[in-house]
Amino acid sequence: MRQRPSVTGHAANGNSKRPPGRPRSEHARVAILRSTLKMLSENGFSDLTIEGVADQAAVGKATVYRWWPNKGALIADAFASSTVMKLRFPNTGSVVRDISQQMRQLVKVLGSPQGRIVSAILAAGQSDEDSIVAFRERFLKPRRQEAYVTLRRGVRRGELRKDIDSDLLLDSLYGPIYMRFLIRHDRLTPEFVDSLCALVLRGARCRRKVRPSGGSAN
Amino acid sequence: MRQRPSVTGHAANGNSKRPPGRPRSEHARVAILRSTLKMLSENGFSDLTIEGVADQAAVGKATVYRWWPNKGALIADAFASSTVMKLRFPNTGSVVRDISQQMRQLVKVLGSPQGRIVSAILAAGQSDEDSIVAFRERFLKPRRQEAYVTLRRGVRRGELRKDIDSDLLLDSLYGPIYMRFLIRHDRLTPEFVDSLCALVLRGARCRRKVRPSGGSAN
Amino acid sequence: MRQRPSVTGHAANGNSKRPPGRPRSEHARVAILRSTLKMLSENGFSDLTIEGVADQAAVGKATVYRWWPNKGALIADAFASSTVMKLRFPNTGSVVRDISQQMRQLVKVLGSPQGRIVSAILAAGQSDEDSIVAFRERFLKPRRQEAYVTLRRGVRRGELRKDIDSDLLLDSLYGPIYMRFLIRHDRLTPEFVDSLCALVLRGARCRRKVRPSGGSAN
Amino acid sequence: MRQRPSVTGHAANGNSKRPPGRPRSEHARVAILRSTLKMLSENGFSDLTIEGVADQAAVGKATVYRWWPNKGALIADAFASSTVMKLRFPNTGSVVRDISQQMRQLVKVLGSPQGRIVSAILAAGQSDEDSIVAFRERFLKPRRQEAYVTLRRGVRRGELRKDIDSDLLLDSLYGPIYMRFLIRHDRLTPEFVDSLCALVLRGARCRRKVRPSGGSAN
DNA sequence: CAATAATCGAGACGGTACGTCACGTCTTCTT
DNA sequence: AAGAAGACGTGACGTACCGTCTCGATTATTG
Repeated sequence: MRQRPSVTGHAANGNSKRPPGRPRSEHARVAILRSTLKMLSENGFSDLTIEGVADQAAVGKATVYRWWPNKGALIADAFASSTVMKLRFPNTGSVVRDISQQMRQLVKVLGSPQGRIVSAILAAGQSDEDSIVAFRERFLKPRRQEAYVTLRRGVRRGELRKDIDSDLLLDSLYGPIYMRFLIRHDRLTPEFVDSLCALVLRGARCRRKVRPSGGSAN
Repeated sequence: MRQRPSVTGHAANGNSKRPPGRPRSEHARVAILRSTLKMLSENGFSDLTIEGVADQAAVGKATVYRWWPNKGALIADAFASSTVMKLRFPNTGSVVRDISQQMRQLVKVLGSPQGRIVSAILAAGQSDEDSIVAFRERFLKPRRQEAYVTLRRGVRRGELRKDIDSDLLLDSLYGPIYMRFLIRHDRLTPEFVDSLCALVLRGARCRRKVRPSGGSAN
Repeated sequence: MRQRPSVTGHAANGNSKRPPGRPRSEHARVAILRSTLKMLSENGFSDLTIEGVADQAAVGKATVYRWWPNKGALIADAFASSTVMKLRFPNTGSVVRDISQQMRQLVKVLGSPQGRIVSAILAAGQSDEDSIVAFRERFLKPRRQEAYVTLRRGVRRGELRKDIDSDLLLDSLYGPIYMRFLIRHDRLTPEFVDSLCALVLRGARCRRKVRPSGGSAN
Repeated sequence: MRQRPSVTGHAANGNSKRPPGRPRSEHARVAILRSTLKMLSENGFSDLTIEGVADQAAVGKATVYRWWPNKGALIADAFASSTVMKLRFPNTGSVVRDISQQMRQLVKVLGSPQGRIVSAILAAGQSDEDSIVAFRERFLKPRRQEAYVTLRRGVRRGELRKDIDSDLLLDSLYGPIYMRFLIRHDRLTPEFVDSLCALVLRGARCRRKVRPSGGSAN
């Protein structure tokens, strides 16, 4: 059984000895991932075919199968390699504003062609474990780590209660966005983001001595 | 061009005259929808084949295609015909309790084999409009209507603010559930439901004189 | 089991009592046979479908199946009802001329759209007994009977040998025509007919005193 | 656009360079043609299905379609590859005997299971050009070439007239055989062959000084 | 005139084969 | 050893007809 390829493709192990034979073509790897993303954003998950990816990447079909065991793994890696989503949390001095600004970025991305990719990987994830794992590990978790920091900042500043459950709070903030994104029963506007932030964070802030500087903006 | 079949199959038009030719087989219709649901709950969306459905329903493949133009429409109708999800809102005297009880039912269903069907139709909906429309119209909207009533009850009783945005509030309540259900980054427990309810509804309740009887449960 | 329909459709039996129930629609019968012939001459045997015939005849599919047990029987009856082929033998005083004139008519018919029908029924006859029987009984035999008479006339007049084998002679005359018609390796011209006649009948005429008046034509 | 496969499969072009990719499976090619012939001889043309051929050959259906665009082309190639029909002309010193011996072989073959194949390809040829072309090129023409030689021998020996039209003569000889074979209105016996030969060749031999050595045999 | 009976059109039914497409594997030659 | 090319067996796709069936409507004879 072959090892799953790392995203970078770099040999990270201490053994610097390169294996014999022709080395793996970096060009092919990149072309495959790029055409996967392209096709995902154009036609969604159900129309993505390995054959199409290989053709578009001008690559042998077997080269794809050699490195990715199935469609889910390919999508997962393609998504992971997608550097487009750099949704950072600012530090404005107000948790509400920090978070709502990042959420506005997120909904903008979800509304762009990139959103098709997110929708595709989540759809794929319903029948393919690799896909959903990739989404969680590559996309969700890193942002969560940043979010934790932001929340802690808020707690430290007295904007949020000390006993807050971060995961619950973050799911309450982002769940509605994903729900509207996937079910499409209502619009995903910046105003929605602000109202959502205000509603949820009101339930999380300290009872007394509350002093949110930019509270009126939300 | 043929009409898409209504879910009920009843001729809703005023013209009670039956069209010429052999009438549609109710038996076949039901068998197809039932085997669709069965296969969806067993193997998920990606393993569902029209051929398999037809075989299992002991029906000609053409009979499926005669009435459903594609897999999405079939899944949509099958899901719509699935009466399993009753999920009623009780009237306990407390909005928090009414809603949290219904949400507990929902997470229980999502965790059961029925959940596979929901997950499948949402996955399908990412590339097939029919599927997601069916989910919204057949499943989401009816429950929303009930939820509106429940919320209004809470407003009338002074448990919720008057100026509350119902859709925002309901998305804030149910979004986190769908998020955990689809992304599976965390467990969907009754305790989560309760905490979620408490957090979100705290942001929606009246500032003063608040004295919900079941408040301690959250 | 139902009776095969007679070609005419008339109740030829002595019992003049009409059976109860709605009588068979003569209009439908004719329309079916006509559209069968039309489709045969347009698209050949392999593209003939009962469904197509029924549609073109504006007739229910079951009406076709009620009266003809299979495609072969339908083609056979359609061919039999085709009154187009009245290839008569003249009586010019010369066997050679009598026969060659009839053969010229035949090749003309075979080259016309009617020829497609002949080709179709012969093709069908290779896998369907009914078709080939119909061709023999309805088409070949009646003409053979006339040909026998013509040949006998020639024998009586001393143009042909007394011990001639009529069937052998007629097959020798017509076989080459059917061969060229079906295999299409060479052209079916009137000149070919004349040369063929001359060649074969030279082998069949009396040794001496032979003096066919139209011999120079060959 | 893909090239129609040559019967031999050899690359006849000067470019000896093999094309890239996995080479065509000779095993599959042979198995397909063999099972085509088998099914043709067993069930005739109308019962031949590509699916059946592929199954019997233990081959993917797509492999059949990859190389043969339709049923006609498949039958044509299968027939062409059928080496069974050698049917050589002997050189006995007498044209009549040479030809009648070959014709006896032919009628024997037509009466055997192999005959079903001939009948099938001629039937197919009535609606499919490929089939009839294959029959002419692969079967008829090669034998005609030999027949020409045999006839010329007869002319040289003075058994046949110098001005004989070879094609006319050969059609006159073989046409009746094909006619009886396809229409089945009379038996195809060796005696028939002899009489036929005698009748037709009598019309083709020289007037005077005729003294065919083996004439008594006919 | 009503009842009976067989036909008609229409068209849905369970099937089978069609010809296409993508799957994931393989076999070749080239790099 | 990896690459591209592309054929392979497999199996689902969606379509077209098969021959059968159920309808309501029609058209005759019989009571």
